[in-house]
Amino acid sequence: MRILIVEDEPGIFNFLQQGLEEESFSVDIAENGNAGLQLALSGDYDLLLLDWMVPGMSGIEVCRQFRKEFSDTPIIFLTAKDTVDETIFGLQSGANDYIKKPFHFEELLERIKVQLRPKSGEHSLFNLGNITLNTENHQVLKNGKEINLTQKEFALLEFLMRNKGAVCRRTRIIERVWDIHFEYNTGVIDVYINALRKKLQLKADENYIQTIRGIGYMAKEL
Amino acid sequence: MRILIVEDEPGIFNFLQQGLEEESFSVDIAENGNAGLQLALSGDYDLLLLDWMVPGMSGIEVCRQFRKEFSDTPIIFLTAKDTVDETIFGLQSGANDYIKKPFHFEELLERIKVQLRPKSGEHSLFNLGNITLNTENHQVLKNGKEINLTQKEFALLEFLMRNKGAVCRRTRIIERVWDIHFEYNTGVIDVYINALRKKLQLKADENYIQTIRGIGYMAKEL
DNA sequence: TAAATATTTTAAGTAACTCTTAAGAATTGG
DNA sequence: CCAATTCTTAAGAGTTACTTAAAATATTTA
Repeated sequence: MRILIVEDEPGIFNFLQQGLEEESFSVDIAENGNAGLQLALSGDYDLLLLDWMVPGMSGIEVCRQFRKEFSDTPIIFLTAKDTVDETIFGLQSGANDYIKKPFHFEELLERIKVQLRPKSGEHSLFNLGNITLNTENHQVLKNGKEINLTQKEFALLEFLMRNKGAVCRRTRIIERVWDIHFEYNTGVIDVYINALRKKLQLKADENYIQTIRGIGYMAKEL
Repeated sequence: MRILIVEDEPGIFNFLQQGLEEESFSVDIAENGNAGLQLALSGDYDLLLLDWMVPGMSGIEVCRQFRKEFSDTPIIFLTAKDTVDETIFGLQSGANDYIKKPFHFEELLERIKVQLRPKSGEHSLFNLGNITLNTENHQVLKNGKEINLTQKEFALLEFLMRNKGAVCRRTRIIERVWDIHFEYNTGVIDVYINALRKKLQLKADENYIQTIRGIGYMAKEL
């Protein structure tokens, strides 16, 4: 994955370059707006990190021009400005996200991953003990034998397996799997967890879907 | 971290409360502006979530009044209104950020963390001797082996470890972990300290949780 | 289109676990 | 040694999750 950083402060872009390269991204730097746009228009990049204020053409202008040619490449603004109208202005000019300076690198990384996720296809195969989940063809196997899951069951299992080893909080599950953003007072999750465990025939010694009482659930290798 | 939500729709505040509590925030609700302001002025909160439109005093008014007394506590508006001038109006009345309804819980969470970050240092990993506590996925390890704690046990250990090396007074513990703000006269803390020591299998030479007689407890490296 | 089938959600009883209380035992400090 | 404090245990209350069945939706088939 290739990332273009348009930023004039060496302190910042060196820091970013090093960090992103350690995450095995390929990083290029442009130190002013014009150079940035030119590089960006080469179409070689999967994501743009634009500083709001760079010498020459401003980050916003780079964003606008670039969007005329490439409508899909995600753009994230780095900005010291934090008033809402400027942010909205930025997003209206075609950015996908913005992050205020000073920021934590971890957060930036997270946002970059969010932007790249849909395009990169990611992995389509996930494993959990003797269970395999294939998002490509929507198949779940246990010990090589196909398990027939409904859509919601599959979506829930996929979410858990994508986050293997991490606690999946109920709120997050209801948002990501059910797309419900308010009004959560239902036991659907419990019912579906139950269905999954049953269909996967998890025995006492195959506790791959653990309950974290009061919090949520976790897919975990044993 | 304590958060006050001023919001009148149960669907929304229940959802928020649950989600934030899963993220180990301590949450209080006020269902109208006046009650909200009164609670807010107690100074017990680290962050305010204000609905733009609530019965009684409006969110904006709450914000204004509150700012007179507390200039540092971050305020985030929840609002259905999305026109820029109204937003600016909100920010001028002293808010730090705003988020449009309907929003994704994770975005709100992210914004809350951004606001709290400068103050909270924002660590999710804590160490104490051979014990590691991870607030992110609610896990405690001792020598790499998972220790299964209940919510309260976890909350207590987290509080002690966040304050490693400092004496935690019983009254403070009962306030922060149990959320009891009036006179306490109970032995819960003792019971839970006992449970922790037992579950963590602290041996004679692993006195990581020390008793400060007459005062409280202290997590301490040896 | 209607009937049949499958999926999703709700609801309610039950089971399992967590929290709190209380009381006696043990320990500490004066 | 005595009084105060803390430790330990166990039991009842309270909460959360599990399970099942039935109702509501959606999808497929005739």
